[in-house]
Amino acid sequence: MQKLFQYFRKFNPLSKEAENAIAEICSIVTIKRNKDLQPIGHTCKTIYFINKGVARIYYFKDGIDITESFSFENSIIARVESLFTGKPSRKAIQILEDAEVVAINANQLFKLYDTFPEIERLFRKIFEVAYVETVNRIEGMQFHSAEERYNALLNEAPNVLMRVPLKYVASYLGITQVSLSRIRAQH
Amino acid sequence: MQKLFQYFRKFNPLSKEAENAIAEICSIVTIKRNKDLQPIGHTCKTIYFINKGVARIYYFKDGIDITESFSFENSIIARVESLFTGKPSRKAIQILEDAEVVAINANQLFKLYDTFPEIERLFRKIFEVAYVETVNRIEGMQFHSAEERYNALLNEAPNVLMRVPLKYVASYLGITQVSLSRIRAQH
DNA sequence: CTATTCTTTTAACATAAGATAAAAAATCAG
DNA sequence: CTGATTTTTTATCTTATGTTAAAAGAATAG
Repeated sequence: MQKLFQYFRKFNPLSKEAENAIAEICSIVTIKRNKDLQPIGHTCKTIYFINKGVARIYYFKDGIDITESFSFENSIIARVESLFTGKPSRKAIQILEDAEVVAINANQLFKLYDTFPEIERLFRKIFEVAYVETVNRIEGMQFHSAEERYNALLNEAPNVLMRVPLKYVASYLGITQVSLSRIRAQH
Repeated sequence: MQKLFQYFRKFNPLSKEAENAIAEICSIVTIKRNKDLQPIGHTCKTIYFINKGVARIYYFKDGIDITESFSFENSIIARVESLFTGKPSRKAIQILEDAEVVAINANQLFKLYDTFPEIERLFRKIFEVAYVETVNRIEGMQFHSAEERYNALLNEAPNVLMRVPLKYVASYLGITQVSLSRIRAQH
């Protein structure tokens, strides 16, 4: 839990009471590689913080496995298109390296917003930053060749290429695995 | 201003005091077609609500004009990657049809968050929905051909194709204008 | 350690989309 | 209304990426 509160502090420092209230609605989950933390079709009611390990959000399009995003230690992961709409998600969260995560009960968290405006503010800021990252990612996808997107990933998030199977990276970049391999071959 | 408050009500109904406080920090701006509402390089300190007209966010990549998004009546437009980070934006907001917009002073708005948690909640919800739309757009770009993306736009937002020059639509879809024209030719 | 399975690379061919140029059509200013 | 400008389409050629298949390499379970 300490890592989580440190992470929170970067966005909006909380009072002890608020921290305790959050601690009440959290649980620690350990989960093995290749397991789904949340399955496809389930409505997202949990926000996760990764203490240790790697995870990805993925879905199937025409039977093909597509990675939407990766998450590493000290970051939040949630299927927001379900969390914020209350609808079931067509996406799943899968663990790529044995993980320990903090599971935050979202419904109880949203109730805390009423008593602790500072908690609402904290999560507002967390998701504002995530929103900005997503907007920037659209820019990266709009007019870059596959090779440029690969090089950008190599520069901005080399940990992805070091810790994640390339077959998952390919769909994340919006290309086939064969294309990715070809790009890597020509340095 | 009435349209704005109606729009707000869909997200989070406000008290009369909160509405009045927001009205205080708003101004009405009318602006002509082809004008920039906000130029490139300026830090975003205003959130706009469109009463009438059409606008787009655009930027230049390697000298080429690229449209990030379109906005129509009864919606919010802001360059969030600047608004939420305080950094200058490499993007501009351009008016595509003579417009009337409500300009909300963002710094004053953020101050209102301290006295009116209901206002903070309102904008939290507004941007959560915008965040979800952006996540869904990534999905649309990840593994669809140009033709599929065109057809999706035709179904989901035909007003874009009806009211916006095609040269702007092409870059929005992540393709060249020539490609877009070719796709349209084959029905 | 070995066999099996999973992952990555390589090869050959097909195709969608880019680049450039020019024609046609539409829009706009005077 | 007319000429000038902007936007859209069409044509030709090139190239990047997809598709399929198979080989090579790495990881894993027993």
